[in-house]
Amino acid sequence: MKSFDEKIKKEKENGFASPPYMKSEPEDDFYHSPKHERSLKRERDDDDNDQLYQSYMLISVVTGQLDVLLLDCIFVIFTVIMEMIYLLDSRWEEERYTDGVKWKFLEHKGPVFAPAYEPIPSHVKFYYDGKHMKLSPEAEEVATFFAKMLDHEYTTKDIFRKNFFKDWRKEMTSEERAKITDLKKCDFTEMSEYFKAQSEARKAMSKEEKQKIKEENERILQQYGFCIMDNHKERIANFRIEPPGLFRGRGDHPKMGMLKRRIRPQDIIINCSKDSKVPEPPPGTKWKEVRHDNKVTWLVSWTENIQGSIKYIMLNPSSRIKGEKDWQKYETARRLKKCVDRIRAQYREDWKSKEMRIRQRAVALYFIDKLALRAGNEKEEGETADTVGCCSLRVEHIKLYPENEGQEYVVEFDFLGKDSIRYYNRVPVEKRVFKNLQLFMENKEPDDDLFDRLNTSILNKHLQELMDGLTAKVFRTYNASITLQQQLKELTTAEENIPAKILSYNRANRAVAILCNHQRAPPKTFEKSMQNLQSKIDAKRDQLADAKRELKSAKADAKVRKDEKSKKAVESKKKAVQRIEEQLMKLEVQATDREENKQIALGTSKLNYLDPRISVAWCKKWGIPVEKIYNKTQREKFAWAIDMAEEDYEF
DNA sequence: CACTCGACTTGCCGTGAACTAT
DNA sequence: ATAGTTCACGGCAAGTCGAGTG
Repeated sequence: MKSFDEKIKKEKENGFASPPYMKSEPEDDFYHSPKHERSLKRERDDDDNDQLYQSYMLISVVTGQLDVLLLDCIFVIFTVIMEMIYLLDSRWEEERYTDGVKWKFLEHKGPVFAPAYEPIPSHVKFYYDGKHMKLSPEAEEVATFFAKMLDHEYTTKDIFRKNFFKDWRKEMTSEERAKITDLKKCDFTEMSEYFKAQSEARKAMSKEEKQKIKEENERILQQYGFCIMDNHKERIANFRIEPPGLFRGRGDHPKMGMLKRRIRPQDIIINCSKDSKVPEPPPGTKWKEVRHDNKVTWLVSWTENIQGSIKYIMLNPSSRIKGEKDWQKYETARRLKKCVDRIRAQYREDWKSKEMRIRQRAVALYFIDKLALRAGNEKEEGETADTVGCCSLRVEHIKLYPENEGQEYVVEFDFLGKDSIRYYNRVPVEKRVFKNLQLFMENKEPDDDLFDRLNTSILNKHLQELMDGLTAKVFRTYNASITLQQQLKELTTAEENIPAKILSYNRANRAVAILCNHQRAPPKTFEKSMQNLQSKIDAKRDQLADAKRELKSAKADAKVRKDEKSKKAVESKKKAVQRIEEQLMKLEVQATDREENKQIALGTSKLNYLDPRISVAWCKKWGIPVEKIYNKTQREKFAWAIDMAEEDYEF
């Protein structure tokens, strides 16, 4: 008899047992469409069957010697009973999709903890003020965190050093604390060298050793990397607890260098269902708490000590629960598409309002819509880097030019956004917007809020009234997806070959990334790899010239000789030229693509903003294999879309 | 309302595995 | 087979947004 695990494995191979989001047709409201009801019913049946299957297995264990025919009879009777129970239990579906219930059954093995600290060998010494000093294990561990970062520029920054030293001293014994009073007198170089040597050694490991580590990782993955949620075996995203270390934050972070504490079992909250096998804490330890909250999706949580925020272990994007949410996000954006004209007309009207708060709201919304700015929640000063979004823009972040380079009413934006990425843009705006901005800035200091009568909560409440489920970030999703669709339409030409079409796709993707300001640091090896590519192109050009010469002489030869053999030679030379031309074009396309991509990150928009059905439909329409657009993980994440979208899908 | 907290999405980057050229 | 290069993947910080509280 098949085990439950085997059944799950098979199910994974065959894809999901018809989750509700599979196989849609473009209906306005798929959630409540008859088709959806049908697929829900289908899934319900599958679930019930799974439950039946487990009961069936149980019985078969108890009555192992009974013959199969009898068991089949029991199975049939069970099916009938379950069907009746299902008919009576009309709340089943409601509970799953409303009231915030996220699952009915959840079982997992808990987190994998960071490996314990391994003291460094005694010959690796730490010096204070030139003298060797043996540190206590606690102080030593924190010292190694610093030693490992010695090559980074930020260990020279005052804030980093100050924060680190303060937290380090907390870990010291009182004797150490009395002695070590100045970070400048600390010499970590031997430690640093030791870790460099260690990482070299790791690289130089033999194949067998590497293989062994790989197998061990795979074993841990198999044991801890999956959970069972409502009869589906699902991949967990981050089942490993973050190891201790020094916090580095992004940009100019006031907390950089602080010690990120080691997480212990007594810090961990486990979430699972009551009827599941509760994960065991490591021997001799206890969990902080075990709870059974099916209104949330996380399996494990703990409080992190830098910001005091909660961290979670959740499921992989390929899971039902994430996929469904993702799909829902794009459906909301599609609903916005239907009423965006009305909303735009509305905010343009609101620019004229006599109420300041309404005009501010309308101008902010215009920026969010036109420039794809983020909402911009207020942040606690001194707790994080100073970054802003739309609602938290300050006067110092924009400049107004009544005229600039031949354009009227130009606004210049210059601020640090999420992750301290700079947003710089000059845009001409409507005269009314411009006049309003002038008013908003009147009698204000540079560090005053531009929209002093507005915050994200007010804005989102307003948006909620305009459309159910509408928030500021829906505009980003909507504008990103609609831009991709429109760009794909514009850039793709039927005659092009596949590499050229993919270049078009990347260009459309790039337009979105630029809109959303998704930047990246140019890769460290960019210049070199560009040169390499260029020399390949040059070599290919030479090769082409040679091939053409050969073709020419072959033709001349054929003219003189007029025999079969020389004709054939001409043909084969022609083919060679063609092949080389194609290769050359492919390389050139690659070079263009890479150059244009130097400072732009495509990944974020692809993963978070572009309705995958647009891409899938485009692939189907032009006969491009989806693998050219989405890699394996991406295909897993977007399984729902790949299954759903036909070539005529419209966002 | 303002403020905080909790849950969840979004975002950039470094590492190491996989691939390619030599 | 090895070295160099590319790319996928995971890590984890930093956002968004809604709910609860006083």
